[in-house]
Parts: sequence; C-alpha cells; structure tokens
Amino acid sequence: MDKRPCNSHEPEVRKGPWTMEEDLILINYIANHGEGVWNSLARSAGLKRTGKSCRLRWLNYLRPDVRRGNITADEHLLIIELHAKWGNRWSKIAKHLPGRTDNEIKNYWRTRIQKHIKQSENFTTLPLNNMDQSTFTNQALSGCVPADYAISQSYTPNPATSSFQGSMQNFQGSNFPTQSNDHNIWSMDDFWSMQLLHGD
DNA sequence: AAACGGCCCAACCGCTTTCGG
DNA sequence: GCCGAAAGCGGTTGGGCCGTT
Repeated sequence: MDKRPCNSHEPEVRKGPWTMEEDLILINYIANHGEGVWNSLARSAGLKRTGKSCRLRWLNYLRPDVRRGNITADEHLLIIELHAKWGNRWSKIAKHLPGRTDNEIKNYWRTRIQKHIKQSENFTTLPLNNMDQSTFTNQALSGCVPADYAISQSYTPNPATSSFQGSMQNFQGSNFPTQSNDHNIWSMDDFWSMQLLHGD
C-alpha cells in the first residue's frame, strides 16, 4: 500500500485506500479553504497524497452532494439513453444524473449493463456489424432492461432527489439508502454530522 | 467450515485538454 | 504561439465481500 520513495528527496506519497483520518483532514481543509489547486491543497493540508488522489477522493466520495446507494430505475434508463447517445462519455452522462459520479456510472455500466449486453449477444443471431453503435446498444439493451427493470416495479421515486442540491442540511437529515454501503465502516453522514457539530 | 469464483467498487494510471505565464 | 502545470477524463486493476460448492 505504501509506496516507498526511491529517491530520498521525493516526499513520501501514500497510495491505496483512504483512512478515516485522511478523509477528515481533507474535508476539514476544504471546508475551511475551499476546493481547487489540488496539488498545493494536498501539501497544505499535510496529506501525503497527490493532488490527483485528493481530487478523486473528494469528487467521488467525500463531496456532500454525492448520492450513494442503488441506481434507480429512472437513472438506469437515463444512463442507457445517454450512453446510446454519447457512448463512454461518463462525465457528460454524470452531469445529467445529479449526485452521481462518472466513476459510479462507469462502474455501473460495466458491471450491470454491459454484462447484460454480452449475455444478449449470445442469444442474438443478428449480424452486429450491420448496425452502428447506438443501434446495437439500444437493441441489446432491450434484452437487459427487464431483469433490472423488475427492480423498478417496486421502485418509488424519491421526492428528495429533485431537491438534492448539495445542501448539507438535507444531506444530514436524509434517509440515505444504505443497501450497498453496509460494508462501509463509517458513513459520510457521520463525517458531515461532525462537521456541522464543529461548525466548520 | 473451508475453498473457490464471480461481482462490485474504490482508486490508480496514463492520456488529453485547459489554463496561465 | 509555446511551454509547463494543473485539471479532467476514461480505462484498468486490486482486493474485499458474498454466494456457491
């Protein structure tokens, strides 16, 4: 996990999973100084991480407006639609799914949707080379939707979603879906509650 | 109960784009 | 217009978790 510097002049750079302490340092620093200029932020905050790593951690996990938990049926369909339109432009797609990160959408696509596409490929005899990418995607996805869409039959749209605009107050008070987060030792609710308690 | 394999996701890597001097 | 640094982006991977045998 730790990368030993081969050059003694190089500052030690940590890699691998972030610890709770590092997360707290980053959150506190950004709460006080704002985000941006990540390399100097990492140094100033005293984190032994690259600016890139700090930025990624903040954007994908620590930001108060990051939505975690299951992708909803609506989001699922939107991802399919936008991917058919734009392909692997994950950040562009993510902009249309408030609170979702490009990384999350990318992972979701690869692990859930692409899997179904590959499965459906095995059942289809259509010559794919006669279709363009978006046609292929739409056709293939018609085979992937039912399995996931079954989930949506019991899906109730969350009224909080539309008002989810990064408000820490809303964030703290929300009943966050935790189904896919149970492996997390600590939650972001804890962090932001702490932030509020300390008034930072 | 242990071993195994597949799934999932956080985080890294490398390339490209943007920005400031 | 050029160059270097920073930021953004998409692809890939390591490792933990969980279900199955």
